[in-house]
Amino acid sequence: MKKTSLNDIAERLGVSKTLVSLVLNGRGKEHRISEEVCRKVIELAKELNYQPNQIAKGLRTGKTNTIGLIIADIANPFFGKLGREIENEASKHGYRVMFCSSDEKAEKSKQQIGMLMQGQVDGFIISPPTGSEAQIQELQKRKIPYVLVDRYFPQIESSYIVVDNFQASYDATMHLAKQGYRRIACLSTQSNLINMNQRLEGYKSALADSGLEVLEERIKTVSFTHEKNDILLAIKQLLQEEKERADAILFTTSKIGIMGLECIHSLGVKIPDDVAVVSFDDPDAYRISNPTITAIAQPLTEIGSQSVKVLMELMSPSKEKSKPQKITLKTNFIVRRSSER
Amino acid sequence: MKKTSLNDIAERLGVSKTLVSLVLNGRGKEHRISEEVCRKVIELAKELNYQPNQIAKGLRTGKTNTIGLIIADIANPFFGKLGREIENEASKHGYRVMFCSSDEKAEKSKQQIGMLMQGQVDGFIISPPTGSEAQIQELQKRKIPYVLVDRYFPQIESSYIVVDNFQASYDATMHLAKQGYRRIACLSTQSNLINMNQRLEGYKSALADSGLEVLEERIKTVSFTHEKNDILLAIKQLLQEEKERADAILFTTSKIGIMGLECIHSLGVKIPDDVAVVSFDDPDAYRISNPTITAIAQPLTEIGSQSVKVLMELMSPSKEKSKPQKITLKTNFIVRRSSER
DNA sequence: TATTAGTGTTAAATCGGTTTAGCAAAAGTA
DNA sequence: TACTTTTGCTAAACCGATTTAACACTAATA
Repeated sequence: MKKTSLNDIAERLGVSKTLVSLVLNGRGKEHRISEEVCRKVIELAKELNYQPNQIAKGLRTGKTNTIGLIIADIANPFFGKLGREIENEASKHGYRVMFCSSDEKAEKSKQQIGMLMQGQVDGFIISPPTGSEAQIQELQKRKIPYVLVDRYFPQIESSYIVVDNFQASYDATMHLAKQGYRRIACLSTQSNLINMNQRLEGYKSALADSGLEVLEERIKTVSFTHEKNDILLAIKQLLQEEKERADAILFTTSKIGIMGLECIHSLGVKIPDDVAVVSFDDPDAYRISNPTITAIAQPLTEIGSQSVKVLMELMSPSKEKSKPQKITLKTNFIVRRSSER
Repeated sequence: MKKTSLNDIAERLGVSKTLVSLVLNGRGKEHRISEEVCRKVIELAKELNYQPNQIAKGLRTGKTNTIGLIIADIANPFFGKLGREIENEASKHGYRVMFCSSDEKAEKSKQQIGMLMQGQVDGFIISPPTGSEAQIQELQKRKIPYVLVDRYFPQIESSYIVVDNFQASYDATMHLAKQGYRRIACLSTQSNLINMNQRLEGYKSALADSGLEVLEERIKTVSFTHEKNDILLAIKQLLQEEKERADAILFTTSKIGIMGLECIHSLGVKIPDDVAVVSFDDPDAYRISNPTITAIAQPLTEIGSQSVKVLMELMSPSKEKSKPQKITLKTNFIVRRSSER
């Protein structure tokens, strides 16, 4: 039992496939196809359960109704939730989503973008890893629609949807300072991505504005692979130096935060008595942790829906020349027990 | 700057596109194309950065090198991690993954499968929701390759990869009984899916084998939408009846578990002193929870890789008649603090 | 010398749609 | 009656690859 094609319907009715195509695309009236023929075509199509072959359609029209999503890791709840929001919004526009996890590796994302560029997607939503500038510029050059999320490259004119990382980090650090913490540390990733830099800057700025010293030894970074040992080492260094012990830690991602919390627990250090904790992102884990963890929640629904909307505009043939849309959203600071004095 | 096509290369070299196609597919030797011409073609292809249009290729060959993944929710870490493993394994075979979140709704998965069946994917990996039997049978009838994961329908002959839910649940309940818990409750989903049924059966069986009574009022179910209020209510009922208070709870999914733990905390009930907890699945949250949560971890890497491997076999034209592969994997029981007396 | 075998290459069909350009018949107009 | 317009429909090109069938030409064999 083969799939029915346009031709099958055309032959069965003794009409041309042009006619069938027009009718089924609702362009029957416009092309003055008689009511009766229209009816017959539609009936038979329904009867044979005709489903147009999207590949054939795509080849002719150059549209696939698919968007490519390049993120660090779909298994990371932050990206998982973002992916879900993107899927939802895309679906509203009749689009499907193909996802690729780049593991923050530029070579991987390059290969993935290259693969999907071979006529498989109409546009991209990308969370670009360090060192992927050239790939983004290539998309730009080839006029392939794309939107960046979570981070962007200031030197490349792109549409992007991000959050105000500086402000979020500043506010979180200020919160800690106001709670009376004086030796506030920051645990972040070794990365020159703008979002991470801004988080670090916000932290430093808040310390300065609170009259607290910015000490390099209180700023630890771990690689993007997040080796647990690195994190354990960093936390030990922060917490076990007798006199200058950190009394609060700001984690700049939930992945670091979760591993960091594990380490803190394993060292037998008490939160918030021995050390307060605040973290970017708000995974489920932070709500069932004991104590609950103060979090900087990102508006994932809005990031997702906005990124799809902006991409849809870029892909619509009408406004080709519209300027890149640069959208910065606010985060939601949720105070919980981990930062209470 | 348009993309270069086979024809461009052919014209530039004054040869036929047949030749170019053969050479670039490595079938030059086989077709006795001269060394020199081969070299030229390959060189020019590289120079022009030729990337074959996968849509055109797909139309002709009927292969898309894409698999469709239908799961409940990519934002749920269980499915997120599974999705990631599937992506990894698929990539090894040169396949891409399109994902759809069905929210456990049969209509949604039907629409999604229908959509992807229109020539967009070569096969499916599906975690079928309640009531989706007809869709699966339709795939069967149309001879579209598919593999089920996490659950299956006993009455439909399919390949599937699942875990031994009965045993896992039995062992977990036995563990609680051996720790001395006597009033072990179970919080599950309202669902007739086989995996959930088996989890319930394992629980009951272990109670019986431990000489404990199976009380219907100790088995609570909540809808798949996981209304927080439902869970709170169920937990209250389990924990607040004075004399017959449950002293342990088995959660049958991590989603219920996480929400359940939130409720338990909010009620001020202490784990494991007031109530012990064991849960299916092992999200990050369980490791940073305080106390850490005893978990039934599923072998996601293996489920993912196996499902792709089985699907690859089904899609390979060679062995058409091979029997459905029914694979049941073992879970990994991880004892943590939440079930320690 | 005629036939066969081997070599290197290509024209054309094909996949299943969409789109362009246009045709024949009927109806309307001068 | 002759010309134009409208109506209703279709042939063929096209998208960009793969694949089939075959065509020249040379070399080898009978």
